[in-house]
Amino acid sequence: MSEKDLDTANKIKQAASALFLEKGFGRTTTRDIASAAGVNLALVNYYFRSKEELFKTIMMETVQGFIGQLHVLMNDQHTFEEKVELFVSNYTELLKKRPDLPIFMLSEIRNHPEEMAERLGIEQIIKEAKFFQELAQRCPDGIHPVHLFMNLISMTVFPFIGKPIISVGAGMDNETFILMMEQRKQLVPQWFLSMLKPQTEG
Amino acid sequence: MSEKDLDTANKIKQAASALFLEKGFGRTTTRDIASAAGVNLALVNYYFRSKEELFKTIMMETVQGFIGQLHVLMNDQHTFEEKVELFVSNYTELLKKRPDLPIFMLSEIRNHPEEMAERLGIEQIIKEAKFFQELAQRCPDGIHPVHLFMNLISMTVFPFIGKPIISVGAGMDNETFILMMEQRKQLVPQWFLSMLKPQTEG
DNA sequence: ATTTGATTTAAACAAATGTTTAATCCAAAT
DNA sequence: ATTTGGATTAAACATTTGTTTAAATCAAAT
Repeated sequence: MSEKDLDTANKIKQAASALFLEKGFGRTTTRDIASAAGVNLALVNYYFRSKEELFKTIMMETVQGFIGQLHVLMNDQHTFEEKVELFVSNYTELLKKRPDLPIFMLSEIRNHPEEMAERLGIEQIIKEAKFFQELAQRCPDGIHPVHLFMNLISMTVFPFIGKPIISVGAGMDNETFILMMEQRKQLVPQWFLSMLKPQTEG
Repeated sequence: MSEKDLDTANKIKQAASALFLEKGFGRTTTRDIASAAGVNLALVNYYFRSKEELFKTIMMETVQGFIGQLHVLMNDQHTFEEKVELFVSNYTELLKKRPDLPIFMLSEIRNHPEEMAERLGIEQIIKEAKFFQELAQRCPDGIHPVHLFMNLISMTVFPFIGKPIISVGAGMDNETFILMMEQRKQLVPQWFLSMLKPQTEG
């Protein structure tokens, strides 16, 4: 259904995206891509100038979409607490569907760090976001707001990245893992918000 | 100094390790490796049967060492609070020196998930660790200890993984980033331990 | 019906790459 | 001094892989 009515360029992009995600750039061949897309090999270079260019296109759109969610979320009409909950649950849902996304993005991003950052304009997105102003206000003295933002991202995203080690180490099956991620939709915001309360020094 | 007195096999392993870490398996060529090690191309296949085998060897030793630290740490004679602090500061120091390690391990681990896990015996290491027994005892009702362990790893490791995005997004240079990681040696244990205290619901 | 231009195909090309071979070197043992 | 066996080298081999070419196909416009 949804594959057949795509035009050729999109069939290639979709197939390539899946393969890049699964095996990375270096281990994916143009013949793999053409085969998976069900199109002639030459069409990969016909529609996208090269494998590298195809990769850049896909990477850009992927990261764009990933950050885009953030942009909207951070500026809309919810309370601070709601924003936190939405952040965690939105990204948890996304990562449940596409658990390979973070590693793919982060592992390949190092090859074009400055270029990537510039094109995406992450700096503006983050600095202009209301969420950060609100976070900075509520932040305990002496603790940089970025610390807390790191914690929020870390606790939300890392379990998916570390799943192969953690879940095996803890001896849990996939079902149990997903269940825990569901629990974390509530737990992570609680932990995060408690970090904003003045600590009882120990 | 330290490079010249290595025997050939170790020169190859060391060079290959750096290259795999930097560019991944697919983008690293055997000629790159031989050249970086300063040895003849054929010696790569002479000492290690193939590029794949060389990779597996390096990967296994790397992960082994990474987990090994954990094993010692988790069972020695420190108090629970000390173990937490040691966990964070040890891995922070390690990641300051080798920030590419987590992505390398995690991105390539998916290709051999079951085999990897079995050989490492992560399951035993984790389950037998005193740290986990202590953690389970102190864990608030209804919250699985693995949740909290995830948080500890996440807050310690993820900032290094996400550095390319986070530090650019926040507009900070490398020096500032390292400074923050130093701060986190104290902060992460505080946050982590506060998660063990009964929450004031709200 | 013809033309036009984009799309698709099979085939080939050129370079890169993992691997092997056969000869050479070299140090230790006899 | 000779021998022996591992270590090293230059060269070649066989595939793989990204890319290109030139012909064929097809749909829309004239």
